[in-house]
Amino acid sequence: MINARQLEVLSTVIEVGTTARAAELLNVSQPAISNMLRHTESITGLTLFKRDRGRLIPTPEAVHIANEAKHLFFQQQRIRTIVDQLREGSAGTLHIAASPSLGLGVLSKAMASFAKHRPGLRTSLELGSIDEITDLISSGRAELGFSITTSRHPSVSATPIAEGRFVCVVPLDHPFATLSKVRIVDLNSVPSISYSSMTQLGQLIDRVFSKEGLERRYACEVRHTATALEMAAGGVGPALIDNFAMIGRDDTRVVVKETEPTLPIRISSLTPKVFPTSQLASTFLSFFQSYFEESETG
Amino acid sequence: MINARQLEVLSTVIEVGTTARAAELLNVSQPAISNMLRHTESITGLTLFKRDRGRLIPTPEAVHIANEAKHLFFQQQRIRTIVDQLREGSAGTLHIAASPSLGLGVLSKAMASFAKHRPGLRTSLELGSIDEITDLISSGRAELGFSITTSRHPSVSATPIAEGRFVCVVPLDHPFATLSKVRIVDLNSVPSISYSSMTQLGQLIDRVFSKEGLERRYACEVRHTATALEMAAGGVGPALIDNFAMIGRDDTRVVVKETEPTLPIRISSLTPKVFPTSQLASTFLSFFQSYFEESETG
DNA sequence: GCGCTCTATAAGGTGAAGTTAGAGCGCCCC
DNA sequence: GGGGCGCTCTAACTTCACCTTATAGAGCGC
Repeated sequence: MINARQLEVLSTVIEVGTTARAAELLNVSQPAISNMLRHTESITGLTLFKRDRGRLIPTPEAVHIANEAKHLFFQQQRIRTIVDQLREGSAGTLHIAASPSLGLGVLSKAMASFAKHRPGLRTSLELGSIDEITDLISSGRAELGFSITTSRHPSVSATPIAEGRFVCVVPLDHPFATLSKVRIVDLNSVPSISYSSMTQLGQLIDRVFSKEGLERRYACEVRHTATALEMAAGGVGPALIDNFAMIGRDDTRVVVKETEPTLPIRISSLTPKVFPTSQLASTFLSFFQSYFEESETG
Repeated sequence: MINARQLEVLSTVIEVGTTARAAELLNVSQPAISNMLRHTESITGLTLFKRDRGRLIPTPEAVHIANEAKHLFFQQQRIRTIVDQLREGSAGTLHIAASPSLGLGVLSKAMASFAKHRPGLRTSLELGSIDEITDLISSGRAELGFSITTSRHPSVSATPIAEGRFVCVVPLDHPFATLSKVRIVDLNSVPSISYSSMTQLGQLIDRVFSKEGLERRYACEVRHTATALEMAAGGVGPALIDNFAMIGRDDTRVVVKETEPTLPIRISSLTPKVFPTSQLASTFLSFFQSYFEESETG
């Protein structure tokens, strides 16, 4: 069973012609080369060199083997560069799942920026509801998730990475467009866009209304804040969306208003409990956090 | 610098799930696997496994590396089969040069028979004059030559491998066809096919004539005995050719007569002095010799 | 709590691969 | 023809990657 080192020595000797020069190239002593060649001949059962007046002349067999060995060396080199790239995060595939409001805005920008300095890195971004995200992560199809709502799935762990708040987006020609702040309960007085009380976002807003003894009303029900933004931009009416949805997008079709009261929301990262997270994912997570902070302040 | 053994252990553990089963498969002890994994992690600088409640769960990086390693294993296996094939002569390329009389008959048959049991073996047969054969061998383009004349080139060594003789081939309707033997000097009395006095064959025949004080005459001059046979078969006249040219061919267009006197010729193998001959060539050489003997007797 | 399965650690053995030192051979050149 | 040069080979010793056995300890099912 010939091994890689033996092939390396064999090829080098054939290439440079003498054991002495091969030894120099491989940074070992000349006898090391000489012994290795003899040993290789004995285990392969082949005559690899003809000893002619103190010189080594490779046989056709040796040349043939050395030629074939090139493919092996290529694969060896390939593995090494892959290991190096994996260490510095410029190889591998980063599977991320996120809610549309993040994925369409700041997250996709962050991913693009992250990938820019990492040639060879493959990324995948799947958008979906919190249930879909949870499913992707718990099954191992995504290794990192981001959402403004959290999951209670036993094999997914969620950790808050940033604080945000609801903002109200208002079509340009809407009466609310001149207000400095929008009172949340006032949304009942105009046709607005909102979320089902079955969703976490809906429940969050519900609480403001119920505190005032009111019941929330809305003209248009959507599932994601990203959709809400689109509807608002289309002129349907005002909508409450997470401020993350606006980061990295300068949407001139709507005006953004702070709300009264302020409704804080949390962006969480989601990771699988059973599957280990890759170095790459961990690196991206911290990259995203600082990217996020910069985006907010800037 | 990760090595092949480390990749083998890594891949096996990922494949079978536990160090214990991997150890069993690789025929080593369990701690050997455990230590190897740790060592691999330390030299690559990557976390390859998540230790979770006493179990090992591979990270995406580890899986990625293991996948890439498959290509390396494939090349490794390839080299090993090539070495095995080279040892038993069923790989490599056998470059042979020969004179046409041998190459068109017994040699090509021998080569076919030799290659039959050696899948993967490539052969090449170049026909030419002794000068062309010599050139091919001394330059390394052929590693084995066969000829009925010998070369004096300093970097080509010739060793006789078989004895033969001239025979006279006669067209079926020729007057000589009824003789039991053909006297060589009688060839002067009919239009015959022969070789230039510049060639070794021509000089060999010349000697018979000059011993009788005669000068050889012929109607048709050819270079190779194979050509002479074709001309004779075409009805031009009788020709002296080496008996090797007839081995393995049952030519019904001519009759073969022994000559008076008998003119022995030698078939020699030619090998390069500077380039080593491959095991393959040596194997073929002895194969050819026994094949040859069998052909002669049979 | 017991037995089973798994991983990790400790301490020691072995052989492949490397070292230095030196001999021997062929070639070239004065 | 003798000395320098470049090459290969042998011998004896060192080193370390990889292996061993023995053992500990954690998690899990009954």
